[in-house]
Amino acid sequence: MLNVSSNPADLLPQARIRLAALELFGQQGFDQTTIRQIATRAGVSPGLVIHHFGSKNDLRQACDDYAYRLFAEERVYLKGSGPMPTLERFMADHPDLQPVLAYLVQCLRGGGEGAERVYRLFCSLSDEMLTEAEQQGLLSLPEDRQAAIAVFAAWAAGLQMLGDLFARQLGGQHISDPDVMRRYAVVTTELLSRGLLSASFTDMLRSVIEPSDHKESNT
Amino acid sequence: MLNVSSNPADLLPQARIRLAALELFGQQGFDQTTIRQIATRAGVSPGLVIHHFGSKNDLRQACDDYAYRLFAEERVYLKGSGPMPTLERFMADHPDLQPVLAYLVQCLRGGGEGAERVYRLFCSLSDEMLTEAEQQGLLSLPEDRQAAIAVFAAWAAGLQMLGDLFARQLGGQHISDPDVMRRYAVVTTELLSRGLLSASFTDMLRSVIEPSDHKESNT
DNA sequence: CAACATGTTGAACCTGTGTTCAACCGATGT
DNA sequence: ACATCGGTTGAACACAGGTTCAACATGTTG
Repeated sequence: MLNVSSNPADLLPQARIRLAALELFGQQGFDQTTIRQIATRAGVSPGLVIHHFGSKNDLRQACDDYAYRLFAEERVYLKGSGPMPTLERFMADHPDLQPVLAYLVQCLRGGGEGAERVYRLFCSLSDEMLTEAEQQGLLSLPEDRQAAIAVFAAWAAGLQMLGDLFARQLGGQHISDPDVMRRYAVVTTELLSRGLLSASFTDMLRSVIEPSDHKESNT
Repeated sequence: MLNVSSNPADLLPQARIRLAALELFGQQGFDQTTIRQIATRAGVSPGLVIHHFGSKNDLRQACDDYAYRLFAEERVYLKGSGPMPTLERFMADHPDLQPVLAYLVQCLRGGGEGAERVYRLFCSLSDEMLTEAEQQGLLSLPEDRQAAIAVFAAWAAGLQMLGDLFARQLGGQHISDPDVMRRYAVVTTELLSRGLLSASFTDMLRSVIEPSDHKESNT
């Protein structure tokens, strides 16, 4: 079990800097965060930040690697964390990972290569979760598995990116608010069990989309 | 019908500046875009940008208002644009609005007040679309309508924010790629018609979520 | 104790960028 | 022809923030 947040004062300066950067990048984004802010938060001088990490961009890279590895390695905990192992439920069980998730979400926001990596991670996590659930007969995925997984990952990622906006729309403060989570769970369960579309409308859509020549290619 | 992109050279400098800013902000984000870039693109000097708009932030505000109004007023076109009037299909019919959508998506990425406004817009558009479809018997929303709409809006917004990442995961370049759109449409239709979860699993989830005391409050 | 390596500081430097401003241009009115 | 005035320019200014570097502290070795 990796240790994210024992008393920062006990950590070596280098680790304190990385932690401070991770938190600030996650809260404010990369551009809005200055090296001086990071240094202050880590109780250290600006020069030391550069001395240890080379540049602000290299520091970002270090945070990327750290957050990515940390989150990816915790994937084992995804299994067996409650009935429907959604990201939200997982986070409820691991509040200490919250800054890491916030950081990854900021990566998604930022776009570019960092975002791609994180989205891929979300896809692979969704894949594992859904595959296991399917093997247990809890659900059955559409024929185009890859697309289905990409959609699920996008839904999860999007919800995290919207973050508080979504919660506020439901009268809460944060996604983790019990009331928000409950309403979200209820609606999602309903949509994904009985469906949403009427039978006739479904037929009409199918004919329009021309689901003929199926071909799954690529990676 | 509002005119976004007739030949920019014909527009007044003030309009050219606003357009250039909208496009650049939409492509690169607010922070990465410099006033000089905007000025160059608009074929104008940096000073004039400030002279007309006061400051970079005020220029952003002007773009916000412009994009928001433009997109909100086009909502009439949402109705009657194909069978399932999703945002993707709407954009396919209105390619000239693409920079505006890109700008709004960047607002979402940026967070804060601008993002809230845009997400609210997405919610109200989803509301209109779903309500109309429901009245026509094409679908039936969950009991907690507000939550369902918030979820749909979040899905749509999230997909736009992920943007090319999602498309690339499906071997395409952009969401508007016909192949990507088709696979997305097929999977979504399947998920939202026959559902995903098994009956027994659904029952189990329902009992866990304790869907007892329903109470819709707020707004 | 001297010599040295390592970690650390904080003032100074430099670039990029938002903003200011005095001058310029061209049309219009007198 | 001259004055006026809004639109326009681009050089100059101010400042924020990433980065450099000479100095300092501390511990370690010969």
